[in-house]
Formats: sequence, C-alpha cells, structure tokens
Amino acid sequence: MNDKGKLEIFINPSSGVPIYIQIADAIKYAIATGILRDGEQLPAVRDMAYQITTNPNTVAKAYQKLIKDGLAEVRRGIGTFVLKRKESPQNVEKLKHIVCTLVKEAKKLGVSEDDIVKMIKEEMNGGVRNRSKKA
Amino acid sequence: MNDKGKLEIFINPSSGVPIYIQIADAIKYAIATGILRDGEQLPAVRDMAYQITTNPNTVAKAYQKLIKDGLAEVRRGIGTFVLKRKESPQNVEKLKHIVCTLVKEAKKLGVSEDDIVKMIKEEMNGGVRNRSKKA
DNA sequence: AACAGTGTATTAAGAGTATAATACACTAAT
DNA sequence: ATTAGTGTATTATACTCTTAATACACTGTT
Repeated sequence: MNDKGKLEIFINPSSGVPIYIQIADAIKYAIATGILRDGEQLPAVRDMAYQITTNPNTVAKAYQKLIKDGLAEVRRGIGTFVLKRKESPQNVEKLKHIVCTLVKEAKKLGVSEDDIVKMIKEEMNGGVRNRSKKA
Repeated sequence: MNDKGKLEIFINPSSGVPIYIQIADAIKYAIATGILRDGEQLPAVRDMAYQITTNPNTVAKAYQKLIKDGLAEVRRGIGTFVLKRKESPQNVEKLKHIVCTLVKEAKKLGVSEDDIVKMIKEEMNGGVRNRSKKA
C-alpha cells in the first residue's frame, strides 16, 4: 500500500447528513488540501467501510458521487482513483467570490435560498424545468 | 370574491416535483407577472385544494413555503395574503446575471451542481457546516 | 351563542432514500 | 483454473418526506 500520509475520515452518523455524502466531502477536502493527489488510489471500499464502520456499498456510493462530480474515476477490478482536477485554489476563490456576491444580492432582495438554488439548477441544466427523477 | 383576472394553477402529479412546491412556484410566478398583486388575498386552502384536486393541507404547505420565502403572510381566521415584495424585474435580472456568471465559471472548473449548491447554502447560513435537520 | 369563513394540528398511508447483507463480476498474478 | 484483490448488482429494512383524512382553533358576522 502507498503511504499517503493520512486520510482521516470522521463520520457523524447522527448529523442528519447521509454517510456517503460525509465520505465524499471528506475525500473532496483531502483532495483540495493535497492529502490525496492526482492519480492516487482511494482506499478499497471494504477497507474504508471497515475503518468507519459502515457498509462497503455506502462507500461505493460515495465514490460514485465523486465520479459524478468529476473528481475520481474507477478502473473495474483495480480500484478508484483521484482524477486530475481543473480547480486551482485561485479559481476556487474566484468562485467563492461570485457566490458571496450572489448571496448578498439575494438577501438584499429577500430572495430565498430555495429560489437561488432553483435558479442555479435551471441554469446548469440549460434552462430546463422538467427533471424526470435525476437525468 | 375579488376578480383578480385569472390565477391558473396546473399541477403535474407525475413530474416528481412535490405538489406543494408546484403550487408555491405557480403562485410565485403569478406574483412575478402581476396576476397577483401586493396585499391581494390568496384563494382559501380548501378552494384551491378543490380546484386542483388535492388536499387542503397540501395547499397550506405551499402557503407556508411562500411565507417562509417572504412572499406572503397569514392572518389567522382571515386568509393568506401576498406581501409587498422587494424584488423588481430589474433586480431579478441582476440576480440572473450573477447566477449565469457563477454557473459558467463552475462548469469551466468542473465543479458540480451539488458543490455549488453547498457553497450557496453555507454562505447563506453564515458559513455554518452543521444543520441539525432543518433549523 | 351560533355560524360560516379562514388556517392549523394530528395522525396515517404511500413513495422515495439511505444503509446494510449478500452474492456477483471484473482484473492481475499465480 | 485458482486466488486475492477490486468495484457492482440485488434485495431488504429503517427512515424520511409527501399527501391525505379528520378534527381542531381563530375571526368576523349574525
């Protein structure tokens, strides 16, 4: 096994946040902070499941989310690996700034969080209003 | 009853979108387009429930969402009324423009919709990471 | 007080989601 | 072909959310 320093994942089962989301977030954070680097292999689903006392499928679901979010790829029979990311810390800051501006404006106008989220979703899906489950 | 022109609500029960959300959205749209004006009374929950063939509680839930979103108020025993809104069409356009910029940047960086939504939520809640159910 | 109008609370059934248990399928090395 | 490693599919259960059925509470008029 590669000695990647330490990828520590802490799960709070009673937080209301799904476990697989917590796993995905922790890995995203690890990638963002350099604990996990491009091309590096993620722990096997069984290993991580054992470590955080959950089911391998739950870990697999977290990995699937990472893949969906474009942060990882799977090589069947081999493992799951971190993908090269386009986001630089600088670019993330830029994004944060836009978000900050948007939220400030929304609050000023009394537009709700739900509505902002809805606007985002519509814009990201190209202005589509329907969504038959998930796409 | 006041003759408000026509507030038409069309529900698609098989769209996957909760009925109460569809109702709230339709009313928001009606407010935005001037079909419903400031101070005007919304249809009684039973009336609207009958019209769209649903349960009064479902309509009530939609109204509660409007209240939460700052678009309506309830006077107990009297009815639910449209609140004066701060959003002008001009301001909404401004908001849309920011959203558009944000989405464009996000796509360029390969940041997922979920992550953008998460950033928005964190920003709107003042950078809080916990959320014990709903607040 | 009675009534007709309004929204609200309580409870239950149905659908959807998260998690787990288990079995399956792919890959590389032996 | 076997084995040990990997992710994946299937199925079941617990939980949450949406909707509904019903009863309750507030307000103004009579």
